Parts: sequence; structure tokens; C-alpha cells
Amino acid sequence: MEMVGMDWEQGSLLNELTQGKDLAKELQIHLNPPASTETRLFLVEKILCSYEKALSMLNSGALSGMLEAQPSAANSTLDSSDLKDISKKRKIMSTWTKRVRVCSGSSPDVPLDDGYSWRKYGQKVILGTNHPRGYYRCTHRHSQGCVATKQVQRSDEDPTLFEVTYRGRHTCMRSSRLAATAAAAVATAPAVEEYPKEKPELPEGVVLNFETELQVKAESLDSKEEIFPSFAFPYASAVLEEVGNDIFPESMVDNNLMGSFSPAFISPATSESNYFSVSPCDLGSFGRRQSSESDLAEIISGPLASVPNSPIGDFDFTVLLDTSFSFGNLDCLS
DNA sequence: TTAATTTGACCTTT
DNA sequence: AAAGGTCAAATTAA
Repeated sequence: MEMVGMDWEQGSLLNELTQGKDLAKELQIHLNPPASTETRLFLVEKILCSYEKALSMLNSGALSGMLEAQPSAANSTLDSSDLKDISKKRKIMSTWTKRVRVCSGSSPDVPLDDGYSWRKYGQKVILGTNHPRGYYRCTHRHSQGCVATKQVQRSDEDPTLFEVTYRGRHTCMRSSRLAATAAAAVATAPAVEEYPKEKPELPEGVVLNFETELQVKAESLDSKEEIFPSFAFPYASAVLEEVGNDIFPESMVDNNLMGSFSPAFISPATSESNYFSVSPCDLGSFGRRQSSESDLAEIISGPLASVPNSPIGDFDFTVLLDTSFSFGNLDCLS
């Protein structure tokens, strides 16, 4: 596999997190029906070890660099002369990537529904990839000035896997936003062929989306890898929720091991809720996030700061460990 | 007829 | 210069 845009550290990190994920899945199997205590303890031990390693990687390298980034870049670093500069605008937009798996058999080219309505505006063959990259922007770009965009790249190694890179927050109104939850889907794993292009909006803004597996990835800025730790927990509902006007990855900062993984974190309290669902069949996910300096500013000055009492700021979320996530040669897995 | 997609040209970034 | 990203006219779908 060609580890496009990935350095050694990322690879190791992926390995560790993936291993943790696999172990957790194994543990899940052993829990029901319960295995011997020894087996469970051993697996838990290994899981913790994996995460420990991943954490130390994150804390030693990328993360520390990120935490040093200058504040309020989003507001103050732009010269008036730069305001028209698209590239600079681009830099102040938060960017994150999630991996979306189309579970079973699956129809290949169905645009994965993430609760928003997108309009394709381009497609490009990317060097070193077998599949073209699709470029989408929010349907309400013009009507509401929503600047959110996303790129969808099918994985070479795993055709059922899509890497979806989001850029910019949605500023469009809720009518265009569909929440996704898989809380009720854990038991059932529907076929993927049934991805509608637009899902009907449910009263609470909740929509079921079973196949997505969430992974937050980040982009490097100025060749600095900046990674946010985020972790997943087994046996929580397959829901990752974003509340507020920010994107969820920020919520993971400083909450490496937050213990808040109650099964029902769906709180459609605000009209800006945004749910990310995680595959119920591939329980789990993990995330890491890279961020530009200005992204960090957003993080620092964002909801987390404004809602200090909340364990994770404005964000309540639950993530599951994914075990089927594949990322090339993960030969360290056993 | 309107809206979405396709696709080659054009622009930006590296 | 090459690759990635966006635009927009032509085409297709609703």
C-alpha cells in the first residue's frame, strides 16, 4: 500500500490503534458469552497497552506541537490584503477526515449520506490512487452561503472504504442537516445498497446511518503532524454526536480517555446537532486529527472554553471501536 | 423547466 | 512543471 501523506509515526499510530481496536472486538466476542476471567484480563491488558502506546506517541510528538500553536489565528492573523486569498481562507477552515465503510457487498458509487446535502462540483484523478476523488460542496452554498465542502476518495485497498475529508463547517440551516445515529442499529446491519441520496429528515433530526465508521484524521500543516487523540469505547451506542456549531474532533481534545460513553448520548437539544454514526457491525472507530494553527485557535477559543463545566464542552459523543478498519499492511496485528 | 452531474479548462499550490 | 482543486458549460436527471 502506498501510505499517501502518511509518515512513519502515523503508520505506527495506526497500527497501535488498529490493534487496540481488534483486541477490543475480540474482547467483545469473549464477553458474550463470557470467557474465562484470564482471557478477559489478558485482552484488556493488551488493549490498554495499545492505547497507552498510541497515547504516548500522540503526546510526545504531534500533539505537543499542536498545543503550542498560536491562539486566535482565525481572527487575527489575516491581513486585510489576505482576505481575498483563497489559500489562506482555506487554512482557517477546519478540516477533518473520516473513514466510511460501506459494509456488505455494497453498491460502489453511492455517495455516502452523512446527513448533509452535497453537490458535486468536480472529480479528479489523483496520482497514485485507483479511484478518482470527488469534490462536493454544500448544496446551500449559494442560497445560504454555506462554505462546507468535502472530498470523497475511495480506498485502493478496501473498495468498501471511503475517506471523506470535510472542510469548513456548515452554516446552512437545519433543513439541510440530517443527524445520524445508529443507536438502534447495533442489532441489525442493513445492506448498504440502500443508501438513499437524501434521507428524509426525522422529526428530531435523527437519521439512521448504519455503515459509517468514523475516523477522524487530520491534515498536516507546514509539514507538522498534529494529531489529536480521540478514543473509542466498545459497547457504547454507535453514535458520535456533535452539538454546537463546531465539529466534533475538537471535542476530543484533552479527553483522551474521557469515560463518558453512555449508550444514549443523543441529545437533539440544539438545532445544530450533527451526528456521526459508527458502524454497528464494525464496532468502533478511532480518530486523530491534524489541524492548522488557526484550527487550533478555533479549538482553544471554541465551545470547550465557553462551556467549562461540560466534560467535553458542547460535545457529547460516543464512539465505538472498529475492528474491520484496514489500512494497508497491518502486519503487526495478530 | 429546474436542479444535479459530468468533464475539460483554468487556477492555485508545491 | 505537475498535481490538486475549482469553475462552468454541456449534459443528464428529476
